[in-house]
Amino acid sequence: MTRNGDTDGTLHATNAHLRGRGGSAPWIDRFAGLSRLPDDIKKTLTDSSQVVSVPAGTVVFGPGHIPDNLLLLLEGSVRVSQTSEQGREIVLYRVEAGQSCVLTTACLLAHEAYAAEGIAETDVKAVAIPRATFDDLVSRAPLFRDFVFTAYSRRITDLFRVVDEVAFGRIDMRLAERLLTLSRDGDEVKATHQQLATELGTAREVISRQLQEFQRRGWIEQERGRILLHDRKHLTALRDSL
Amino acid sequence: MTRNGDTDGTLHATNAHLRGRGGSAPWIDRFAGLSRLPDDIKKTLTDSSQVVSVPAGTVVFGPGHIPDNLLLLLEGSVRVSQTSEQGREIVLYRVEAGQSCVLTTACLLAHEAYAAEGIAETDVKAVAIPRATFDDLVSRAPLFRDFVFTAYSRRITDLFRVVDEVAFGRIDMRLAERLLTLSRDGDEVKATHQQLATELGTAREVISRQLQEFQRRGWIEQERGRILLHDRKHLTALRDSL
DNA sequence: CGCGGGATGGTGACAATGTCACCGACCACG
DNA sequence: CGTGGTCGGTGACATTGTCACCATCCCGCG
Repeated sequence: MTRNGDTDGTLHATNAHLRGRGGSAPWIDRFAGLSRLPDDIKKTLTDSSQVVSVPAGTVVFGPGHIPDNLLLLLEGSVRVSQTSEQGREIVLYRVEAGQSCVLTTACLLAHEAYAAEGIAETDVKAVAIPRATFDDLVSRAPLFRDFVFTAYSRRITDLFRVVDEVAFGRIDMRLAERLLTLSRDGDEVKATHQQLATELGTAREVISRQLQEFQRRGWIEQERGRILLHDRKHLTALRDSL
Repeated sequence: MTRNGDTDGTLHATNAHLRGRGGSAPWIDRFAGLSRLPDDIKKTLTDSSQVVSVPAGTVVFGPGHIPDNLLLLLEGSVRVSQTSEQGREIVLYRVEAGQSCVLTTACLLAHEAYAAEGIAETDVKAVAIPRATFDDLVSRAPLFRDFVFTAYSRRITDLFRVVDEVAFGRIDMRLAERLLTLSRDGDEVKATHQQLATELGTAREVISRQLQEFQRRGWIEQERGRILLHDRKHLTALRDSL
């Protein structure tokens, strides 16, 4: 189940170089919903939050690991996935730079055990807002409130999409979609068949067969732990086919 | 796709008999998270909300039908489901009496088109809180805020469960579970095979075969549009089997 | 260097579920 | 009574998931 070498999950505070550079913190402007906050709110936000660095592989939140901060991602991405009782896993969504990890909030506020866990996929730099500050800001700043609710809304929309795809989607279309998404940079996807299976909540064998079919058609080329996309056009067409 | 006779979805205000009965409205105490609100907050809540009645079949929210109230259900239930592009449908969860329909809030605040829609399954009586009041209360009352976030959290948990079941669950276990849930009162489930298929996001034929198997084992008895549970013990055992 | 041992991927047989086409029984309504 | 629409049953087939097993590759270690 490819659980890569976890650190202990501790957040390392490295706020020194990004805080108190005169005026409001520069990171605020990286969040669309926050840049128009009134200055005093920005100050509260800046003063009582910390910029933290999290190494790749860290469990940001999960069963038995309840965080006490709201995280706003500055760099990197957090993969949120769920593991069934039988040990099978599916990726629900990713939190990217510029987004907030509101599920930690829900976790926080609901005192409920979530089945989902969030893992830093890359080294992550994020702003950590303590619960008290979060509460204060939600109360005082309507714009901050909007920011939070919008973030929630986005996640719920994501979950709707996942339900729809898992319940009604065809595996070849879903795989094509995921390959295209994961190869954002070049035409390369660095992932094992097992990892792709986890992305889609299916079995490795299914992925292997689909990839072979794609290769047979000349759309991709496979290496160990690596896939090269040779024909994004056809993959895109498949993804978008009814 | 069994869309039963919709009214036009208008909310009929029938607040007269449940409002202003001296002191705070009696309905507040039906909501665990609200009963301990300070009196002035309760007053705001009571004064600026309406008790509405919604006939069964009404589309409470959905694509192209964005509500401007947060609904707190007093009686009845709202079924929230999603329809795929190809017209297949799956039930995501239900909002029951004593719960709030927070998705309308997300809808409200996110200005985003949700794929999901909520339909009154029975005649529904609910408290409608206008957006402005909602905003005001979230800002002023920490307990109200908790109430809202807890409600969100519950829905997200529900969605996690749905994803898990759809992705990894076996259809016979899911069907047994649903039959037991839907027969809360007696040992009867009033539903067609098609409706049960929609509950689980699968095809009617699959349900028909499973029900036949259940019947063959003597666990249930079938009539047109109606299923009698004769052996809850075995159904429960199946539901809970690994 | 050679030798495990784990990770990765390939394969065939089979099971479970979904899709399609079609049919007959039932029911509401004129 | 008809008759049209809903409901449920059925067989053939496609897709996806499960299981068992194997070959190859990679990497660390004696």
